[in-house]
Amino acid sequence: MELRDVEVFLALADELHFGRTAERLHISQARVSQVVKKLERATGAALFERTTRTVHLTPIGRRLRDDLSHARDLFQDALVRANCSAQGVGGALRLGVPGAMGHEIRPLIEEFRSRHPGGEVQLLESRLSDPFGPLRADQVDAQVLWLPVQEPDLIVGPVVLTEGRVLAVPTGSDMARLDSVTWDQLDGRPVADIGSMAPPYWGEALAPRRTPGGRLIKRGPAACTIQEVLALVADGKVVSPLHQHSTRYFSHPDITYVPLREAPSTQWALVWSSTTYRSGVVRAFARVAEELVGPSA
Amino acid sequence: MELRDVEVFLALADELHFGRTAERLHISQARVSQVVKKLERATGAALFERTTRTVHLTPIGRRLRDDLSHARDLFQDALVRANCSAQGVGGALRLGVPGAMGHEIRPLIEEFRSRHPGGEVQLLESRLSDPFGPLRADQVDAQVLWLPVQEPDLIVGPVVLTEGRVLAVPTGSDMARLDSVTWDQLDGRPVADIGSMAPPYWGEALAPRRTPGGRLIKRGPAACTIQEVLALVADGKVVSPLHQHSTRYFSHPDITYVPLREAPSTQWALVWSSTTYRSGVVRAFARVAEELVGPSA
DNA sequence: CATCTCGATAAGTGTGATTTATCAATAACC
DNA sequence: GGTTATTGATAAATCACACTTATCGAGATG
Repeated sequence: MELRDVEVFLALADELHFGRTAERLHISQARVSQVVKKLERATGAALFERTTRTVHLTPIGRRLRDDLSHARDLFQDALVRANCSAQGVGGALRLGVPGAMGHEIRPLIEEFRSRHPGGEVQLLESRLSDPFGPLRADQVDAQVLWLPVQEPDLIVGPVVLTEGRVLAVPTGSDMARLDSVTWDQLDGRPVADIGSMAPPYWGEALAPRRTPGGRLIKRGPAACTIQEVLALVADGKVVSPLHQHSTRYFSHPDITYVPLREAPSTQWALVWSSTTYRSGVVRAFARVAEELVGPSA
Repeated sequence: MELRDVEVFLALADELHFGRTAERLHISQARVSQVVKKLERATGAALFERTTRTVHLTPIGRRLRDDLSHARDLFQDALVRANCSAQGVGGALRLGVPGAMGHEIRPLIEEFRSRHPGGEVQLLESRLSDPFGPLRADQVDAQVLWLPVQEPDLIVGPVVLTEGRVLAVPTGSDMARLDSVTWDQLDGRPVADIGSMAPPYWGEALAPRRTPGGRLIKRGPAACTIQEVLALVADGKVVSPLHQHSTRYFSHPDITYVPLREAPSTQWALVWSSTTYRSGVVRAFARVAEELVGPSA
């Protein structure tokens, strides 16, 4: 019996649905079925009662869930403690954050530090132009990114922040005087092009290719970081959709933020590589996030 | 990080020697090296300090060993508890024992039962003629056997009993009057042939092919169980080496037991299949044995 | 009765756990 | 000091088994 099997069991005990469990763990439904069967064979007891319509835990299953989740936590904590004790470069959790996100998730980092004495978090600013690169190059252990993220090699963990959207416009422009804007009001003005290292869907979650009405949204010059975006906006070269929190950290005489209607609020999630060697710390950090932000994954 | 890796780490933390650890776990030394490296990479800390001559734990490694062994125990206990709760056929640990061994290891079984409430042990008498068969046919979960056992598909666990040897002879014979015997004193008398399902080395641990002096020890008629052996002895057809404990359980007017000099004492060990689905309970039982009998593996 | 959802199962596949073979470093021995 | 034995590390080869795809049958729903 391996830990991977236990994770499947615990997830199923939580979801009580084979299909959703499979989705959550990024495995096939068949696998979930197989693992449960294996566990039931190993324990010699039925752990779930299942009909084609319902799944629920047996008393033995419930007990096993409690026992195993406890053991699993201890297990992870042990690895994290070792990790936190590690001195030097290897010690800290390297967390990639875009722009000012590091400040926003401070409570989370504080909580992590207090739960795991000695646990350090090293913040590394990431570029909008290459959101997945640092993860894949193992330059960071985890990365805060807006959703959706659909990459086979990346694991999307808990949401750490949900917030509204704004449009950054030059203070002098007509739009700066509006109470709120819609995509259609861009009216041909270009938005900053955040580059192309990531697949298109990701950038389009920030600025769609077309307005809800179907009109094309023009791309302007490229910008790799928020600072570069802001420089372009201040210069009057582009307007740019940004996130609520940016208004709190980047105030600039030549830039005005106008709330963006229509745009759904953005979910920022913790993302890591499925092949990371540091999954111990990463998962511990994720666990803190889940509990702090609530199970709004 | 999987449990298999943790087992390797814990074994190495115990042995402090890569080669012996590999031997103990029946894996290659290379694998031990790789797993340790992986763990050190995952935790970001050195866990062992090693020169070509010595291996010892770092402070972080020591802490990790304590934490992990605790977590691992909880983990196994969780599985065992579930197993013990399982009703019916699937519940009990099926333990194969030769002849009267079941009585001898009673303290062990009692201790197991008291540690794992609900934990049942079902004793199944095994035949001398086919010591490994029940394990391989999954008719028992574990089997008590004398050493050596060298089968690639079987795992040799802790020793549960060490005892002296005797020779069962017909009460009427000359030998019955001796205080002790040596192999050479057999003087051509045949010993019972315990059959051939197991490789020769195993039967020869009971009765070697030749005396220390080099004389051939003759095989008589076959006997599959201790009862059959005793019947042959009582009949005067053969003499037969047996173990000390047999004298306590099988008294027969026509049989006399004479201590056997020269023969090294026999170690009885717990053995199980490496592919068993029930390794949870089996290992829990083994753990109890280790602690009760002492680390005399 | 047709359709849909769900979990179980059989068969095939790919990855990563594990082995074999070899190396470099050190201790031990003469 | 040279030689041998023992140790852990590493690269390359392999093989088992974790996992997938495809399909089924049971039951619910309309």
